Amino acid sequence: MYGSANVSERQSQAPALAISTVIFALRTDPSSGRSEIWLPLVRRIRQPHLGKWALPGGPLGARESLQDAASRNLRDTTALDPTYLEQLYAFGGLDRSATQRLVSIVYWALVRPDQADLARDSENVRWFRAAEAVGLAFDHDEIVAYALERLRGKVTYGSVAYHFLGDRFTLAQLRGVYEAVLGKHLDPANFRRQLRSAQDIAATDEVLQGGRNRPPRLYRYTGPHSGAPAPGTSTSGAEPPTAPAS
Amino acid sequence: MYGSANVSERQSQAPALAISTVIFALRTDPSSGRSEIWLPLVRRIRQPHLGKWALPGGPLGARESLQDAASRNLRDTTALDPTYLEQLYAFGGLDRSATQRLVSIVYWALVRPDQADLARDSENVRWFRAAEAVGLAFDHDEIVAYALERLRGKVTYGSVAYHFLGDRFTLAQLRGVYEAVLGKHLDPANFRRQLRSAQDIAATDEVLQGGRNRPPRLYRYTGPHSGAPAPGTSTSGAEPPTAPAS
DNA sequence: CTTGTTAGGGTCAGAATGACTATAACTCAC
DNA sequence: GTGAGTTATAGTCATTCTGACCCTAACAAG
Repeated sequence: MYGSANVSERQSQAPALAISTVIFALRTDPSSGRSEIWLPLVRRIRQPHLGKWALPGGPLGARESLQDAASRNLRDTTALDPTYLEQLYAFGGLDRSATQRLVSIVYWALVRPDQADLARDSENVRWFRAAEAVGLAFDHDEIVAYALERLRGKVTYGSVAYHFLGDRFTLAQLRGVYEAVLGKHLDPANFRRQLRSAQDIAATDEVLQGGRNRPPRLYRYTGPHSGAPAPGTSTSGAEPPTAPAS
Repeated sequence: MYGSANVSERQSQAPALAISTVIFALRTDPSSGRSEIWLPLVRRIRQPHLGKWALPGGPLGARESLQDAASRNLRDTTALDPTYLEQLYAFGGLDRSATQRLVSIVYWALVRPDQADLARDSENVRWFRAAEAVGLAFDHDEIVAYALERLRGKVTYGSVAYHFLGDRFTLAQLRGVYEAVLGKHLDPANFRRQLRSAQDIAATDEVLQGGRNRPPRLYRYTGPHSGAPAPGTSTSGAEPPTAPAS
């Protein structure tokens, strides 16, 4: 039933199960002032792929849910709490690791820029521009590319962009997120019009002082905050995914 | 954090890994003529949940990819090949199974109605209306509900409905799929207009004879056929997911 | 007070959408 | 064979959404 393959060669043990996490944060380029997507990677300190950069991850603890394990990845590498955490995909190809059969359940997370600035680089943890994160260990190049694709999808459908920002933000900052994620320029006026009709965003009565131009109004996100779209199983907040697209 | 349960009893071994598959097929109600979504379930022949109905599934073979394992589930329970197969979600809650820690990577599949009619029920395999598939073993109720939600999402975004049908189909049949999945009536004229501007559907020069009304034209699906949106890893056809919304 | 720059309001044409009407082409009852 | 019933298919019309564009408001810097 398992085909003609000779099974005795490989370890016929159960495949190893690991949790990895793609952590996206926003950073502002000091020179251009544009927002960019960054992510932290950890250096491999053992074989295989020793010395290469890889997504933070590790085995699944016997007493933690998948999401808790991803959360722990996030804390361990960046000392941050996620503002957004969602399952990305389960990767289980036969040739992912040369040494053993490995199935990785990958999560992706968003953190706020103010938090990301706190998380300093260390010897074995470094932040990379998402576009420049290539040559990673295992199949992590593909995983990052897929996570970016999912991020673009979620942003265009319009639910997660807020989670990159603090609790008060200007529309220009929010537009910067969209432009960084989608990689294209957006018309400020049309962008404003669309977001005025959006559900989970509300204008405050404050403005941002201190800039050199007209002070922009500050807005607030009113939707589900640590939103993690996941079917019921998990112990933490279970909330049906806001479906359409994907 | 883990509640009042006595945890020391649990096996602290690595979690068991299983693959399950939600298989959707279309059936036409003989009386009303309307299309409905059905799925096959298998009866549990061992503890836990002995005697209850459950999603087809089983352990992951050491030498098969995740997708291959899901394909095998499909063949074993229905003797069918999938026209569409995609990963749904990885479920890993702590309390999914009373006897052991169990992580299930769930796939969902679409099969054609002509094929589904061939797959007869047996003692331990029975087809259920999707809406009536409740009271299942484990957390499979939630999994089915989530799969239906994903199905609705994919249909509205408009890529998978064809996979329910044969290689030639009328627009009325296709509309029946949409109506069965979305659970609402669609205007035939507007539906036609939208699909004429759709990419991967083309009119043939044939019409369907034998009905009692004006013979409808037959259409053909020209897009990616055994489409399985999955990031690069898998050994089989890797094709980027058509993003938005998932 | 002038200039440069961004915030924020508006207009206008084209595209997409939903509700609806009209005609075509077939079967069936009689 | 003729009319009734039913579905296929085309078209119309008002509303909404979208992208491109313009204009004024409000600030800082010189």
